[in-house]
Amino acid sequence: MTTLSAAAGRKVRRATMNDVARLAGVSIKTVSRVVNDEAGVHPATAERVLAAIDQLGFRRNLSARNLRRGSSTGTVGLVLEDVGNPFYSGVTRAVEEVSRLRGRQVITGSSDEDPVRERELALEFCSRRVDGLLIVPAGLQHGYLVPEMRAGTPVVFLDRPAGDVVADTVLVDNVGGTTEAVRHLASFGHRRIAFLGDAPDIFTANERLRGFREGCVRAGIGFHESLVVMGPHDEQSVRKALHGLTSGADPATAVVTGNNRITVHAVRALAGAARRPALVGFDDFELADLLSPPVSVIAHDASALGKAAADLLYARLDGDGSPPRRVVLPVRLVARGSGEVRV
Amino acid sequence: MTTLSAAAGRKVRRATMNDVARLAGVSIKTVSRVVNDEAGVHPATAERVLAAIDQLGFRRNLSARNLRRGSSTGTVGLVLEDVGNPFYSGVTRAVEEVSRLRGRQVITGSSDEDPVRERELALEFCSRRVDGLLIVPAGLQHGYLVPEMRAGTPVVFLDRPAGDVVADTVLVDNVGGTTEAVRHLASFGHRRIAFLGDAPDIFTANERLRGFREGCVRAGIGFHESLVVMGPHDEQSVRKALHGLTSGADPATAVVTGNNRITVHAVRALAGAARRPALVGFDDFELADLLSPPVSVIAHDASALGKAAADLLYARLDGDGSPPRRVVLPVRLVARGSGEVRV
DNA sequence: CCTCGGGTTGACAACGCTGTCCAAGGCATC
DNA sequence: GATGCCTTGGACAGCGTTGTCAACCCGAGG
Repeated sequence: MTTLSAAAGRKVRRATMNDVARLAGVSIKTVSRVVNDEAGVHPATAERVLAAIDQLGFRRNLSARNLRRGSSTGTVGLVLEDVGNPFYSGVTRAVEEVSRLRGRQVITGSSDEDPVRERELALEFCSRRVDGLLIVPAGLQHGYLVPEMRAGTPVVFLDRPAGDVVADTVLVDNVGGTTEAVRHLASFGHRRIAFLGDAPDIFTANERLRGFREGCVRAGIGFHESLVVMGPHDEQSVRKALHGLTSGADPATAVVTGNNRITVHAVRALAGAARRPALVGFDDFELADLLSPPVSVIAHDASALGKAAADLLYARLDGDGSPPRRVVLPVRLVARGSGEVRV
Repeated sequence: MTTLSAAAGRKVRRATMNDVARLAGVSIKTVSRVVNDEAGVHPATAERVLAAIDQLGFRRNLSARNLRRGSSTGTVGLVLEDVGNPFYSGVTRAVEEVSRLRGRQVITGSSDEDPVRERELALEFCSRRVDGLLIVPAGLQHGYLVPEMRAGTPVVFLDRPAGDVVADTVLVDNVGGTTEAVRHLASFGHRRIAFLGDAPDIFTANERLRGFREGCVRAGIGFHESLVVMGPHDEQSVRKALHGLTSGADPATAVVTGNNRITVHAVRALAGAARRPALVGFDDFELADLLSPPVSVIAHDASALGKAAADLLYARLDGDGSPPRRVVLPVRLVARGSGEVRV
């Protein structure tokens, strides 16, 4: 058991190759050769150098190395909305996984949907000379990235497209998802279907609304503004909205919720209700199958999203110079019970 | 709308201060002054420099800056088990939050409980000269960190203590948690209480087992080896273990589960069962209140853990040289129903 | 006219490392 | 004994930046 209280936290100059060289009685270049496993060092010399390294606790300074070699910093930046959100932590994990195979480290930052913060993070990462950027856009203006992209830093947007630059983007099939949800509900006889979505200035929310409308039209049940409530949703407002939609003269008999937070709030709000509307939520979530009734969802895969984006980024780093791509990942309906209720 | 397909991904030399200086017709030092908002530059000159910066898309190279100034790299390293796990993503978020206020970036990596990987990550971070390290230990040997700590890199261990170095550590009250769980169940008349825990070589699993035993002894119901099943637990093995424990001649009437994964598996296994034992799980999880019955848990706060650890780390960076501290965060029983069942 | 001082600006070295190039010495060959 | 090759080691420059220090310009004051 080693005690290090005295040393820990104290600011001490770290040993450099120079220190090692002096101690081992060789030139700094020889130390460099040993550290980098280069050939041409006499075993006995190498031995001495290694001993000195050990004694001084030397560790090569990667910043200096990369600066000198003009090579990659071995890092990629990931800007997302909130690592604490299970969806994004799944994305993070996938990006980490791909990066590990490519020998790179991931620097993350949460923007909290704040475009200013997103920009700060992305530019900070650029100053650190990340090899590439993965961004879940918070805002709609990404002109600030133009110099970076022009300078050769590949950028891939995840989950939402960038506002005003054309770049690689990986999305999920938002429109197809809600269209399918409506088709599904309509197939059980529902004709009054409501939609609870996030604020329409968020890309995904808007797309899902579009898909909802499309689904209504295709199902021949018409699209009614009065059955749509968009906006930021806390538990209270979801409760109120649901109450309004499912009561009155011509109530909705089914509800589509626009993301996992809203779905969970809806489930809570409906927990005690006497008459429950059929429910299909966008985004899968853990334990959805254990609720009563189990919640049917439009599922998409955070890992797949992260992996696809990372793969795209690394392809660019490998020299892929083809035009920007837009990848749309499929979604699938997972029927668990809450959506399979006849009128 | 800007199209950048041609430039993106291509390896291009980034503009340096030298390039800016040449374009603006000033010396490199003047550029440096402008970039750093130093006083003493004529407004007209500054103007020219800024124009050149803009034209070239120059962005200061932080690696070079830090190298020259010998100052902090403005990064901290966070090694955890798996960012994808909601518990750790909560920790990550909290660390990010504290770091943001301190103007630092967070580099993360998942060890997947592999001591080798943990070591690789931690040492890689040290090579990058992170200002400090936060580690959820995967293994029991941390001697490899001694040179780093001696060199002045503060290290804080989270969730589990380090194996063989004395260093700052932030834990949750594992023993107190399971002791309380047993007391609670015993107060409802249970005398045959089972424990399903993770492999006992994991610190938290072992501590929780200790607390369980302690609780049994205090409650005067005795500790029975036969009511304990430890080991890595997938859904299948939890199902089997539960079946064995709750059937037979003298079945357990209550179960304590050792972590959130096991709890969830148990809930799934018991979903269809005719006779359900009372259940208290360690770790809170989302939607626990919406299951039927709602799951009672020993809750502790991932954010609090991350924040406490980060605060401790930053205190060290601020020069706190006091002896290593061990912080134990409290847990609390959240009674929701599954644990409040009489025999 | 010269000096002085403040406001601007630049030359240069150095941070820790690696690529290039050269030197010294040992050995075999002619 | 001279020559050339190979092995081993080192001197030096430079990556992009900033700290130090000195030079320069200009108007005010003597």
